[in-house]
Amino acid sequence: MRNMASGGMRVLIADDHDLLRDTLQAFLNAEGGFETVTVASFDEAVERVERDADYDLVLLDYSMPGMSGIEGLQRMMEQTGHKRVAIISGTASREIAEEALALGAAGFLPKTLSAKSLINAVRFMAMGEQYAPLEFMRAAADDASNPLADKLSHRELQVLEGLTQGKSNKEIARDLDIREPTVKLHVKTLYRKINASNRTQAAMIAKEAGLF
Amino acid sequence: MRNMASGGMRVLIADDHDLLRDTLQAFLNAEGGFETVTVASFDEAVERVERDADYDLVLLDYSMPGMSGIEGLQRMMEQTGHKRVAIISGTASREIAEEALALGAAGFLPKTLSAKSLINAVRFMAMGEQYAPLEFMRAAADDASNPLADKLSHRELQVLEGLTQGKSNKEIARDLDIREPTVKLHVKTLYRKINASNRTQAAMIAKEAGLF
DNA sequence: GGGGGCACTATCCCTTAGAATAGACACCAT
DNA sequence: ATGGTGTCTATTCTAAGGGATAGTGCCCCC
Repeated sequence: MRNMASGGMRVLIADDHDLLRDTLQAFLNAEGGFETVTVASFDEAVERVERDADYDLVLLDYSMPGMSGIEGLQRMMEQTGHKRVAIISGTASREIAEEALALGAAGFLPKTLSAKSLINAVRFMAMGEQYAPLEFMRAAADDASNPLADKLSHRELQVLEGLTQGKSNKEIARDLDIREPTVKLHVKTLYRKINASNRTQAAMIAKEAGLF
Repeated sequence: MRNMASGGMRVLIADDHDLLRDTLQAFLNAEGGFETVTVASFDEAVERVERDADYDLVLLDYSMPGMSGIEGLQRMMEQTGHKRVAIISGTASREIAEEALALGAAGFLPKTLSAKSLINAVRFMAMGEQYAPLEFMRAAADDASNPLADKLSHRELQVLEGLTQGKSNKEIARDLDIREPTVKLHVKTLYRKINASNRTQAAMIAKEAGLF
């Protein structure tokens, strides 16, 4: 069990962004004591893994030549026989991260991570653990500032909340102490704003956006 | 930055379960190269932290004498001035874990973790990262086997899926190539089974159950 | 200081949803 | 073979949803 430090840990970095690839390599070599190999495309990564198979960790950029998202991750994981494969991305969403992790990826690294955290994460993953930045995973989960919420007025949000609870316009009107026709109007304008065509769709959209 | 290995990392373990506390200490000392101090209650933990303040990590059992759940976590975090505090628990739910992490806990360690993962996690947290076992966090999240789906017939499930998409009975009828009154019947019986009183509620219930 | 936008109220009119009920057919198991 | 279940069809009736349109008061910004 070679885990006391990172000596001898071999990491393959596959990213088409030269600057990021080089700085990442430099950091991992200097600060983390890793042996690193870098390539700039998915196909090169596959080649490298086929040639010398003893990598402790493979970092794949989510959007790079030859890498078709989650599918690329799966191909690499199959090709390397359950070797530790992690996704690194500057743009991918929380959903993609969760999908990757559910498929058994070693981890998900947003490019917003600090160098220090990144090294810690890489070492953590190289030791066989699964990593994801919790703030990132939580971020889109609760998501206080929904793009949706901004588009709606206070009243419309209240009405929308009623919709998500399966209430009738009459009930909503009673709860908010306004008349039912007013609720109807809010409902209608709210449909337009969030692009729904009936209350169920509106409720589902609100739900998907993580509202309420 | 003393992070190459775990040498000198000081960990305070607070758990009233003797066996677990001792084995944990032994593991962390032997395998992880940590200096550990152990106590058996929350109050003792507070005392220790006040006396010698230079712990890299404090592990608090979620249910131990003097520790009142999340509140205990908060008190310890205040008392130690943003020192790294993690929760360790054999029983706590995912919700509790999420709450602790949202409050800025260093991590959440279920007692089902392997010794190896536990050491990795402790080292990871001692370096300032936030840890939680992703499988554990996901476990209660998706909830693959829905009790809901079993209660409904195939047709009713198809109709329910239509509801979640905000479709009208007429649209659902067209999609399934049956008459609208039939759809209405399925809708109604489905309401009874899942305890909904209108289509929006039914859609929300299906959504919450993770269906579709 | 006068638009312009927003929240609210309102009415008309049509469509859709939902409850109640009832009958027919197929399948499976006791 | 009989009864239960699931599926489909159907009719009638009431309640609710949703579109269109119109008017009032408020506040903010130019």
